Amino acid sequence: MSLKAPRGTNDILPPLSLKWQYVEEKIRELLRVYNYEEIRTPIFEYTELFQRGIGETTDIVEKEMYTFTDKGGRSITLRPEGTAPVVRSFLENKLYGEAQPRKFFYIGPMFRYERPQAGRFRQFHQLGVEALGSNDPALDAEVILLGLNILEKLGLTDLETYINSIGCPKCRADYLEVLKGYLQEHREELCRDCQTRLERNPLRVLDCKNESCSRVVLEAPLIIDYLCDECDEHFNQVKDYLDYLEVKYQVDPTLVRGLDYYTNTAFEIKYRGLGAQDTIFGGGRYNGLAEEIGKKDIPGIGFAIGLERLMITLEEQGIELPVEKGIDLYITTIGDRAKRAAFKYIYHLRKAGLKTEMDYLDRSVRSQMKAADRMNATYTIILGEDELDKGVATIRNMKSGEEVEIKLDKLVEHMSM
RNA sequence: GUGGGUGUAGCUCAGUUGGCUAGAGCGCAGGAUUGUGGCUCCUGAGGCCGUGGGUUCAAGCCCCAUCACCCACCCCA
Repeated sequence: MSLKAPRGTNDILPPLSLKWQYVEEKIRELLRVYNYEEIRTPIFEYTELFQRGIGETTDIVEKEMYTFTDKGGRSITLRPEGTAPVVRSFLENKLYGEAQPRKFFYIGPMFRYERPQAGRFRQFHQLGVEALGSNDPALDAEVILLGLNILEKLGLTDLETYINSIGCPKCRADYLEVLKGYLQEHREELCRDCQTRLERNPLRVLDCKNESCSRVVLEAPLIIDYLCDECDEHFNQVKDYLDYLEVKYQVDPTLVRGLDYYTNTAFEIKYRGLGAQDTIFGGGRYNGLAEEIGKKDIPGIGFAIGLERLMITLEEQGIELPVEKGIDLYITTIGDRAKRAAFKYIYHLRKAGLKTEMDYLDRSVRSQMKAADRMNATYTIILGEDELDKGVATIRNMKSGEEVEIKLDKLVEHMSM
């Protein structure tokens, strides 16, 4: 028995789990206002969905998926991302038959077989939003705003927003020709990885961090100069909406996404303090995805926030999350009769919404008081034979030390005040 | 998949050139007038020194392998 969680996975224990809850609550509040509704899709899907959706030549599909054959001989994959499943569900349930666009969000674990490092795990959690059924640039802007709003609401600062457009399949094809030509001319200056990328996926050369490659990229033709009229107009409108609301962003012509389904708008929000994995959230438009997996032309846009990275950033920036600690009342008991009585009292107190505890280890009064102190009880009450006989007990305010006599049959009332 | 760093009590760490029953602080449990927390004091529990091999009279210390964690590459959230 190894007693170890698998590599790259984490237990989220209290009090951290309470912080997660708080963050998720805050995010849900905002999603409600933006009118994004929760969708829950399976944790695993048929492997084919991701192969076709994300793209056969992407790193995710080539080497990062948790894929296995189930007992029925089907190839199953633990979801490495949330967009393809949402689009699959949208198509399967024919939600295009309802009023458009539909706006969804999901929160849950994703799985990628990667080497763990700062801000990167094999099981990690994403909050994602997907707006399906409209190609309106206003939605692109809305989604970016929503993401920024979430981070802002949690109190984060010093974030950098980058956007770009990677065009549609038509103009991208033209651009790729030009880019390939250019890179071909500078082939010797590229790193070995990039020389192979040149053939398979030249766009990736653009965000190579190799020094020599970066120099080549500086002079490289840019996709935004090769966008077709339609894509150019789309991108301009997105920027216009963002400018209109005075959102600060930078156009980064080298921003490309690693998943095949992206078209037009692509964006990332980064926090420099995160280390090498500094993207808190990223996303973009994926107008070709529904066609790819379901032969339906349905546009979509969305993003995903890495919740672990979000939590790390909150920690980095010293943001205190107001998580509840402590309990309302601890009942100290002496003897079996008192224990039984206390058991009944906490039942009624809890029904009245009061966070209440008692001793389960038959400890001394002293130890019970210590326990009450350690669990940050606001009040304690001591229950012994005397109190039960008289029906009166002393309730102690643990902060002030002040004690008040109350009737036991009025305990719930007293505590509810 | 590649490279660098790390692995000793629940936590943070100490552990001399390999040599007696492996230590500290914090935390945890109990107690310090018999029914009252925080401060103080006392006592106690808890370690196959990541795991498996090897070298040696002797290994927490040396060698090899392996696993995990951290960091970077790659890629991404």
